[in-house]
Amino acid sequence: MDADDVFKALSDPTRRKLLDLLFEKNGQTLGELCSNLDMARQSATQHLGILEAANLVTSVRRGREKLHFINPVPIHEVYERWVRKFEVQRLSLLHDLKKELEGE
Amino acid sequence: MDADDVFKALSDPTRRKLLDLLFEKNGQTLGELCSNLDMARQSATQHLGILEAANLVTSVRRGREKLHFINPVPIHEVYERWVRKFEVQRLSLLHDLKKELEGE
DNA sequence: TAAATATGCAGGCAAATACCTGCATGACTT
DNA sequence: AAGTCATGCAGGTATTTGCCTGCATATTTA
Repeated sequence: MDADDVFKALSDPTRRKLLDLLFEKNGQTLGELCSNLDMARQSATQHLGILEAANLVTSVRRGREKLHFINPVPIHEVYERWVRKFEVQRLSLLHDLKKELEGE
Repeated sequence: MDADDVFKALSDPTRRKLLDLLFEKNGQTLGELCSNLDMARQSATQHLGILEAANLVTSVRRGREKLHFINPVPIHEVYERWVRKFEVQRLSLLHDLKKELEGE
């Protein structure tokens, strides 16, 4: 897992929208996804390429179509490495901050 | 919460390292944090500025020093909005993918 | 086989990013 | 007050990003 690629992929609203669209209906084609975006097909292709490079989406060709599926594994790994530990310590981190803001 | 700012902030290895450093010892000064990075102080300042803009870090001035604290709230919100739903559906999303790769 | 459909590939451009150097300010110390 | 230490601010540059247009290829349909 490359955290850089995953976070960069998630840092763009178009790409998050693509994930939401696939979450609603997994396995959509490029054209299907494009019809929900307000940009040229080629731009959407680039976004999907970035999602694929980050392994957040896997695509399969079927005839002249390209189907896209969410791969939940990298999100899980990001959660394990970068989110969970802050969640676990959440209250004590907030406590540090609060104490300092109160003037110790 | 602005997901763009949070994910962009997390998409740089230097900034993730800063969060790790603060996780080890909360409330460090700029100079203290810099001594663990391999770049000019001014560059580190910019990274900390981005973390602050994303609300992942809050700073407090004390005399001539600036102390930095982790704010766990945005990470929690990102988890709730962008991670948890994929976690919950994780196995069924993987199932979609596996089925397609097997040729349906 | 010709036309229509779905996608791929190349290149171009404006804006954002990540680094830097140089200088300024504000706060402790002696 | 003078010197030192911690940080702030301005600007410059190479690279990356996100969008586009134009053309090429591959697959289905008529």
